[in-house]
Order: sequence, then C-alpha cells, then structure tokens
Amino acid sequence: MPKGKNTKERIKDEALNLFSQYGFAGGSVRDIGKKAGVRESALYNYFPSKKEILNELIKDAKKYSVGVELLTDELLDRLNKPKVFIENFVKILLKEWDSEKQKKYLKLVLIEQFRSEHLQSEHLQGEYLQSVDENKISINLLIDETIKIWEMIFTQMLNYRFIKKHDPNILAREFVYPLFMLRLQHLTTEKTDWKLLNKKSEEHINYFWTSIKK
Amino acid sequence: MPKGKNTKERIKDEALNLFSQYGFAGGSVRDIGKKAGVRESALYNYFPSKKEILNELIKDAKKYSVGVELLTDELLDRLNKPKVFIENFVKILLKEWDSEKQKKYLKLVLIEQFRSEHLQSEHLQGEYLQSVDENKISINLLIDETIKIWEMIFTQMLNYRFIKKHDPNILAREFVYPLFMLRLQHLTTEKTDWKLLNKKSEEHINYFWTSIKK
DNA sequence: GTCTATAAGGAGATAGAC
DNA sequence: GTCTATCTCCTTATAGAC
Repeated sequence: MPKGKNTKERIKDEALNLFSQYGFAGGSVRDIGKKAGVRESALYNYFPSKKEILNELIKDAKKYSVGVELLTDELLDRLNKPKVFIENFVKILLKEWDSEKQKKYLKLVLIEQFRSEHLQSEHLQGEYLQSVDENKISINLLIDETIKIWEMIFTQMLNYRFIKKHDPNILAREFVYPLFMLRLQHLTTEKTDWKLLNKKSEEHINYFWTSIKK
Repeated sequence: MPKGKNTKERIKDEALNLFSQYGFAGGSVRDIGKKAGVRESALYNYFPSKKEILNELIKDAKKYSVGVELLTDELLDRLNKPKVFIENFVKILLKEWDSEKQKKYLKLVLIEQFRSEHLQSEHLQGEYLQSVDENKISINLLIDETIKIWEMIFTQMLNYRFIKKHDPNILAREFVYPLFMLRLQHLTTEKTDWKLLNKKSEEHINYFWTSIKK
C-alpha cells in the first residue's frame, strides 16, 4: 500500500477496487480492511457503515465526472479550426477516461445504478427518500454532462458559421454517443488497446466531420 | 407466480429479477426460492449451485441477444427504400429491446461483466479456465452482434448503390452506437418514455440519413 | 487509532423424512 | 419434488483493552 496516503483514502481506494469488480454486495468489509492494511474494526473509525463507504465513492464519482475543467482557454483558442479542435479535445477526453480511477468509477456506476433500495428495506423509506438524490448516480448523468459540454462547443462553432446548420443538441448527441460507446467497450478489456482506440476514434471524427463541414 | 410455468423456469425468472437489480452477490438463494414459491432446499433439485443459476441465465442472455431473426424476408423486400427500411427495422429493434426480459438480461450483463472470478477463488483456477468462455459475457458481445447485422444491411445497400460510398463497418458503428446509447439510457428509467425515445431515434435516423443519402 | 474478541444474523449447501 | 432441520462459514457491526 502507498505510504503517503492516510488510512481513510486507502480504505476508499480498496473499496472502489472491490465494489467496481464485484459490486457493493460482493465486496466485504473484511476484504477491504485486509487490502487496506487495517482490521475491519479499525475501519469503523473512518466510516459508520459499509453503506457510507459506497455513498462517499458515489459522491466522488460525480465530482470527478464533469470534465468542463478540461476545456482550457488554450484549447478554446483553436475553435476557429474546428476539426483540429475536435481532434485535440477528444484526445484529452480519451486520456482522462483511460485513467484507472475513472475506469473504476464508471464500472461502479454501471454496476450500482440499478439498485433501488427502498424495495429492500421498506422500514427505512423515510430516510431513503431524504438521501436518494445525493447518493444516486446513473450512466445518464455522466453522459448528459459530456453532451452539455459538446453542445456548448457546437453552439460556438455554429455562431461563428464554422459548420453546417444543425441543432447543436443533436450534433452533440451524434458526436458523443459513439465516443461514449468506445469508452464502454474499452472498459471490459484489461489494458486499453490505444492503437485500436485511436483508430476507431479517428474514424468516428472523420465520419462526423464530413457530415458537418461546410 | 404464473401457473403455467414449471418450477425451474420460475426459479430462473426470480433469479434474473434479483441478480439484475442487486447483482449475483446481492441476490440470495433464500430470496429466489421465496419469490419462486419453493424452499431453498427444493431449489437445489433444479440447480447444483447458485453459480449454476447465473451460468444458465448468461447462456440465455446470449441466446436471446442475436436479433438476426428479426430480419424477416418481408422486411428485406423493402431494402430498395433505404430510409423506410431503416425506420422499420429500428422500430422493431426498439420494441424488442423494450421487453422486460431483454431489459433484465442487459442489466445482468452490465452488472456481471466485470467480475473476474479466478482472482476470488484461486484454488478453482483449473475449473474456471475450462468454463470461462461459455459463462462469460460482456456488453461488447451484444453490440458486436447488432453491428454485424447492420453491416450486412449497409453492404447490401452499397451493392445496390442506394447510398453514398462508405466503409460499411464504419457506417454500422456510426448508426448502431447512438441507438445502443438510447437503449442504455432508457434502462435506468422505470417505465420507457416512448414519446421521448421515438423522438430521439427519429432525430438520429434523420441525421444519419442525410449523411449517407445520395 | 488500532487491536482482540465476540455478538447476531445471513449466506450457501446438505441430510433425511414424507 | 418438496419439506423441516441443521451444518458451517462468512457477513456487518460493536465492546473494550492498549
């Protein structure tokens, strides 16, 4: 285990490892503790319950999913060369999505998004309804964030008349959906095949570009 | 519980319900039995282990995922009107994907595809390696099946010069990926919003069609 | 803040009667 | 083919010493 990290971070890391592979129910507090180098009893000094570990991970997954911060001014300066801009930003996105942490967060979301808890413990419905929003996440949420960003980008390109006239929201979806599918498809492979991924993303960009260029 | 079904089918149905919501680890044999109307001990007359229930469900998920059988001769006769053909076949696909069973199978696949079992029980590695292929499934598998079908379709359309020249595989991916994303996005909603889904699929078809029509 | 010890219950699976 | 009863192990969580 890494030295510099404090115990709480180590626990969260190992919980993320296990939950993103076996699901919340499939990863035990015992195993999390063992891999983090503490007894399960010590773990309860940091989290009041197993469930609360998951809640924090979900909050983190939301926090690190946005991606607007990747749109730097330096990048936006190239907006007048639309295809170059698209290529550059896609490269940045793919690299970000390829990080181990992002992959694990996405797996966690895919695995946990279908659980509807009030069915399991009916007596907690009151509490459940209070906390449902902040502890829930779905793949829709992640995609919508990405679509919003690209809708902004295409709106700008349209304003400057750099591309053919289209509904920017449709453009964003048509562009992001195939990109997101590439992201999903490369989740199940152990190690990202960058050569293949780059080829496919280039093919997508080229196809998309010919359909929007003036 | 439905009368006409035999016990084994009832068990599989309830296991699919639970596994697709809470994952394999999250659904207990006890609960499956309770919902299917049998004691857990009776359940073991039909399946040697909990794991074997999952294996059968995964096999079923594969079996019912193909979709080539939806390509009827009647449909293929309309190939000379490419846009009409596309619209009709998409309607059929969306309807198929909207069935409760298909939704549950897809959820199961999304939830269970990341589990790599030999890490969890090292002493079973021999057995594991034997059965790894037939008991494994991933979202990639499902998508590839759908892409293959559309690649066939676009190849035909290209042969007949009905559409602009393109790599049929790229065409298939560009067409199927957004469609598949719609499928994914409507998995997390309790009840399919058909009005919204139809609108979005029409927008996709229209956008795609303008980019391939001659 | 981490440990040992242990509680209390749920899990998968089996034995044997009917 | 289904049941009751039970085994054994693993689970989350807590108490209290250091």
